[in-house]
Amino acid sequence: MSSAGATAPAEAERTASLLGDWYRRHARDLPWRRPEFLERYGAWGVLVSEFMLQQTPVSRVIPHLAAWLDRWPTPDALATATPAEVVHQWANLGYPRRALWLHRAAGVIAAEHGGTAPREVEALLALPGIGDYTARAVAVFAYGDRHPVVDTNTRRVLARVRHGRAQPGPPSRGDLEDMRRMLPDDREAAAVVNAAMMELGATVCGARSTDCGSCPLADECAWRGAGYPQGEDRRRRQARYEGSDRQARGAALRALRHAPEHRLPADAVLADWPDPAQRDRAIDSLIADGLVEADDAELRLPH
DNA sequence: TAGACGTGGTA
DNA sequence: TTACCAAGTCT
Repeated sequence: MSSAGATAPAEAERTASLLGDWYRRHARDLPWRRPEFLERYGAWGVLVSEFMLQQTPVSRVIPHLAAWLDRWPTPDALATATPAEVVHQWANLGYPRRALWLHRAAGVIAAEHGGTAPREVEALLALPGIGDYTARAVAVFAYGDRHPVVDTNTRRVLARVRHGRAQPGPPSRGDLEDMRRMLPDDREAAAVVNAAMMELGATVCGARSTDCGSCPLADECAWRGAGYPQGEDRRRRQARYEGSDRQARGAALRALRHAPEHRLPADAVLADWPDPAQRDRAIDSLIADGLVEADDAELRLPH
């Protein structure tokens, strides 16, 4: 479908072969890549892993993913949980709105998709918390379909190999087209190319260090060929965390996760926070996001 | 489109 | 110690 009848150029087939050989030899043994994981949890397992991997390092996801799928092995199972249980189980993975989105996505899958994660990219995009990356990752890694999958690792490898730049520019639709041109015709080979580009960016062609001696694309890398020009770094800076509203939100939610019955007197949450206006702002925004409920003079995780 | 949104490891 | 970075998404 996404191939639109196009035949991949010989160049793409050759690069795919290099990437495939390298990937089969050097890919990390990650849980969601194991056949028994796919057999046991299917597309749901892939979907949950991709939610957790959004901006959270692999090493931190692995134990949480196992615990999560042990507790809720299917969308139907998760759909019966309360938001409080979900936010508590999410623990310290960060960006807890993802837990709520995953819970809501499970509800939609249970109600509208017969309890099975959808296969079509459009249907996946319609689920809460699923965007361009996650939708294609599920379609490709769970169902084996032929689509370009573009994450931050892939964008960095494309910037270097194809455009001769040290860092990618702002995300754009062009990224998807760049990656589409890398895909061989064969679906399984195309999935491997997607995975291999991500893996290269994660282990060889990093943001802070590179190991070009280990890279299967070194001979065709435009950045290497040009002598590693630094160019202009247009990456957006991450806002300071210390003293931020985010830090206040994190502290408030952590207190509620650890509290008995996940509830506390309202004036006990962030009681010693140095900036009272910031404290109010943080709690109000948590309520607006559905991560916290105000109940009389108490704050609690939502039921 | 730029900024908000957690948390902890690494240099 | 500070700053960067991590399989993004939403508004």
